[in-house]
Amino acid sequence: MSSSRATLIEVAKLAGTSKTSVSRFFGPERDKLSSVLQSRIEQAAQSLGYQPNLMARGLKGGGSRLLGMLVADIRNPFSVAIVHGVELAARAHGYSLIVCNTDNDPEQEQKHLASLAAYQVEGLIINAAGQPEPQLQALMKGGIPLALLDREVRQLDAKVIGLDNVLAIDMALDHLVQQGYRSVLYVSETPEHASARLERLKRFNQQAEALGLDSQTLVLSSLAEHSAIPILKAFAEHPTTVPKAVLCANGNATLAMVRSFQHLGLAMGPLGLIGIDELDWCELVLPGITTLAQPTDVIGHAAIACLLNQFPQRARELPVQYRHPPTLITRGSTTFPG
Amino acid sequence: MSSSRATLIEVAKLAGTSKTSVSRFFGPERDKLSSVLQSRIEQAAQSLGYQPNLMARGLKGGGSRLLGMLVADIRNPFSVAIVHGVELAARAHGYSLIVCNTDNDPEQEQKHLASLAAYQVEGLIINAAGQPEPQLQALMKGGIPLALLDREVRQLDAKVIGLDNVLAIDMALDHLVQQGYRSVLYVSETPEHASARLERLKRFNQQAEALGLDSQTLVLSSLAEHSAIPILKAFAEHPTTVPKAVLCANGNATLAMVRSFQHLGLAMGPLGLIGIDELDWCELVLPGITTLAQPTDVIGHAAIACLLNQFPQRARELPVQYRHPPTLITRGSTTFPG
DNA sequence: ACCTACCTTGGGAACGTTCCCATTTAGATT
DNA sequence: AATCTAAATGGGAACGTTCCCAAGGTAGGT
Repeated sequence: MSSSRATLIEVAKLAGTSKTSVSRFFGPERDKLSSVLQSRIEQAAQSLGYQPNLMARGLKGGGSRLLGMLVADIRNPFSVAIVHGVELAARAHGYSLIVCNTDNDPEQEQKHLASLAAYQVEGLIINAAGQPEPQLQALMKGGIPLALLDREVRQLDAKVIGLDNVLAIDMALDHLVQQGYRSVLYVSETPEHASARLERLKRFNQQAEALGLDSQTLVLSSLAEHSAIPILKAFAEHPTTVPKAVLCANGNATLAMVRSFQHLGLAMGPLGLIGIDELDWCELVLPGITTLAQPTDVIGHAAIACLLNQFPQRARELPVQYRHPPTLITRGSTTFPG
Repeated sequence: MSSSRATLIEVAKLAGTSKTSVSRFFGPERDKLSSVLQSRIEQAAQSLGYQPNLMARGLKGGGSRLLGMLVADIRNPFSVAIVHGVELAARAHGYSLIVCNTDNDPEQEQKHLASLAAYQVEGLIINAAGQPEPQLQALMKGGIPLALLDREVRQLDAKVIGLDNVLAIDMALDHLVQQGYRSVLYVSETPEHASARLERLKRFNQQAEALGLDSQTLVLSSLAEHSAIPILKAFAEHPTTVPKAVLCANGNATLAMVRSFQHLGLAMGPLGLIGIDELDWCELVLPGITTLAQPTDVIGHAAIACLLNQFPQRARELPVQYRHPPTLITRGSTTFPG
């Protein structure tokens, strides 16, 4: 017995059959074998502790059973939740996932894309950091299914899966209006490289006007984190008779705003606060932060389904929903006193 | 020009040389080639957009350049921070990382381990959920380097990398004592399957006694989340003259305790609170939660170094530190008024 | 009894790479 | 000038699998 892993041929020899039959046993053609042979192979494989070598399988057109995923920021809890959903779904369909984190760096993104291609992934789920259109175009031409997560890539004909941004903004504004707020400050990270941010911002401007709200926007720059504080201060102190609220476009914006609220000693509620993305701590920061939670598992599942539908051999289409509705979680931060 | 990916042979043909030379160009023997040939190959590869097929390479003993990582709970922000650190280090050494999440389920763990083996990973970083000793034993015998993260596996002769648990508990208790607290409730998730939890608990009992503290422990069960509340209540209301504090063994325990504090209307500070693991929101929950931050990037780096040192061909040893000291971040939750 | 058809099984090539070894060429030493 | 050594290059086998096609066997229909 060698210390190294057993191969197909060794199993075949032990079972007194050919490598082809053993190969069939581990593939989708198992039932073409007689039950006698099946059990002989099963026993031999068991006793050798045989495990198919997926590298070899990947080489000879059998498919690598690998999916690649590119995440812009793995330290964002929301991204992690999505990764978790995608992994669950991938596993359920017999695929493994290579997760690569780009830290929002287009250069890293290029490198990761190259190495994922080198691993012959059968599909790619991409939460783009930059606009890697040329590489993705090439991969698509090579027949690799793609699904974009949350952010579209210009000029690229691939589906985008994510939150229903229009609905999310509408729900947030409806809730604020219903709670009595009439003036809203919209806070977002820089929208340039993320289409979801752009969609939300655009809809905010549009809908705030339609509802006749007093509106203002604040774009956070990661470079000058503290530049947000004077703007929030000005917004909070601006003399007006109507109740005011802050709407945060994602979890990071919410985090930055809560820090700013505390820095300025502002109370949540009197000055409203609502954020897209539900995070662990939103219920802990008193009086609790109202959020719109994204259905992360569902989104992950949809991304995999979208990929699977693009496989040529697949017979029936799995249903895929591209835009997903959030869930409103109401807490104290959007209760105007009195 | 085919739509499929270019191969070594096509590059060789275009460059007017042999596949061996092209192979050398992309391997570690590049400088054995004359500079003329090198530039010819470089140009040919460029123009065909050639990318080595890592599956084929992995097959013929060239190494898959893949590392596998098993994470017990990917939704724990601390785990993610470690993954991030490991990924950074892996990438820096030219390896890619397959991250598998076991959701603390030993059965999932077995499956993932099998599939990582099938992908011919060259090394494994394992944050164990159960005690997968037999499989790991087999992998080690097969020559696959292992590094354990945070949790040891019984009977397995592999290095464990993680926090210096003894030091962490000592630092926490020293800080509490220094702040005037004399009675401590230690809160941990169930320590059965995680050696780090066990080490911390053991050291707590030992050191609390050495320091002459009034001590008590509370083991959280994920099944009965609310069972913690009456115990905390009893601890808080127990009549005594000395200041009391709660020490949380990890981020999850801290989260549960903060929820319980709020549920019971307890103020942090008068009843002290300190936790191991630094999280985004610890500064946001007023008056701020004192924590011991783990050096996650450093730990990730150490894990990779540990792996690399086990590769047979490697000449010099990289220095590896197995136990890492935390950093104390002092906030209001451990300030006793007056 | 024979042909046809199907079901089961096995042999061989191919996938794209790396590695071993053989060959060529050039430079150095006697 | 002849030989030796080292460097540069190429040819072929091997890695473990899947897929194509062929071969043998068993039935069913004529």
